[in-house]
Amino acid sequence: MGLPTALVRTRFLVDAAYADAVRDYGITSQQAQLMCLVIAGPRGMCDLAGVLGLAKSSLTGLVDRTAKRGLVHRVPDPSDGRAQLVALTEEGADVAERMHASTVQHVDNLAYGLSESERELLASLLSRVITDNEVPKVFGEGDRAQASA
Amino acid sequence: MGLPTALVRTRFLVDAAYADAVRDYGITSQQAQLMCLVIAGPRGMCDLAGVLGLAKSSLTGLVDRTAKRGLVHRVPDPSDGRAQLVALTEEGADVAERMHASTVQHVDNLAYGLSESERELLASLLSRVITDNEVPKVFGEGDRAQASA
DNA sequence: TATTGTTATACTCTATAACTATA
DNA sequence: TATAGTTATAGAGTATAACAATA
Repeated sequence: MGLPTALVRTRFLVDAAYADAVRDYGITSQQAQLMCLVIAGPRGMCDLAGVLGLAKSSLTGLVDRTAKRGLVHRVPDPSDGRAQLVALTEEGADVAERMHASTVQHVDNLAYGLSESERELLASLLSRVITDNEVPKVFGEGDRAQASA
Repeated sequence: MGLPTALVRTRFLVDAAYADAVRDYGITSQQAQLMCLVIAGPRGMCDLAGVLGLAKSSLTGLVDRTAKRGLVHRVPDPSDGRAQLVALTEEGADVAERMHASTVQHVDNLAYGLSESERELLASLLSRVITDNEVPKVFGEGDRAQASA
């Protein structure tokens, strides 16, 4: 199987595992992705729209729906009167933590057939591709921040 | 970077490249995926819904919209009076062919930083994961069929 | 009775255009 | 004037429930 085919099928596989993992928490993939982006701290709407590749108004709606579930909220940006920052609520921080761990578990299981050294090799090759393409930290490690609820 | 994080970020990267590639043809990722699944020949609605992990009615809508664009059409299943098969139209087969090639190109470019042997290694490791998890052929190589238009 | 598919309805996701408010 | 964000509107994607037709 060629590399492009392998990458596209991997996308399909990981996508399903991701959606499965977060569905247990009653949220959609998009809402989960939004939450992952603000785990490390509040971020502005424009910033988030840029990272997610969404129109501003699309993000407004996504934040609205996620806020309605009590997982995020808007806080005014002290350095810019026009801007709003999106932050996790206390409940959101808790859900994000558990959802992240569950997703790691689900996705990790996909590689059950690989040996430890093969997993490391795969991770390092993918890391190269990710770094080369400057993929934003849409799913991260460490860097939790306090909820500003 | 751990393997789960690398896989989730890869999903994000490939997803964007895939959407980019097919947008040039005026279709959505979902419609492109549907078309890829019937490149090798007509398939039934239930079959497709199962592979895509969609509710039956969701697929009805997806097929409706793709058919409205003239890319697929329904043909009765000769072996089951209840069933409909989804097939590419002539235009759909043409679009699918070009869109597939373009997607391969886009996705292949993501690995520009890897040497030829690294690409082969990455492809083989991902192939193992794909095979282990019995990922359906949502994006394939070879196996073109004639359009039944 | 079970299966295939559609329809009705509702919600989520997304984009474009027009708008408000602040820089 | 440019930027941050929202609102209005429309279309695409998805699910559940009820239904029709065939197996």
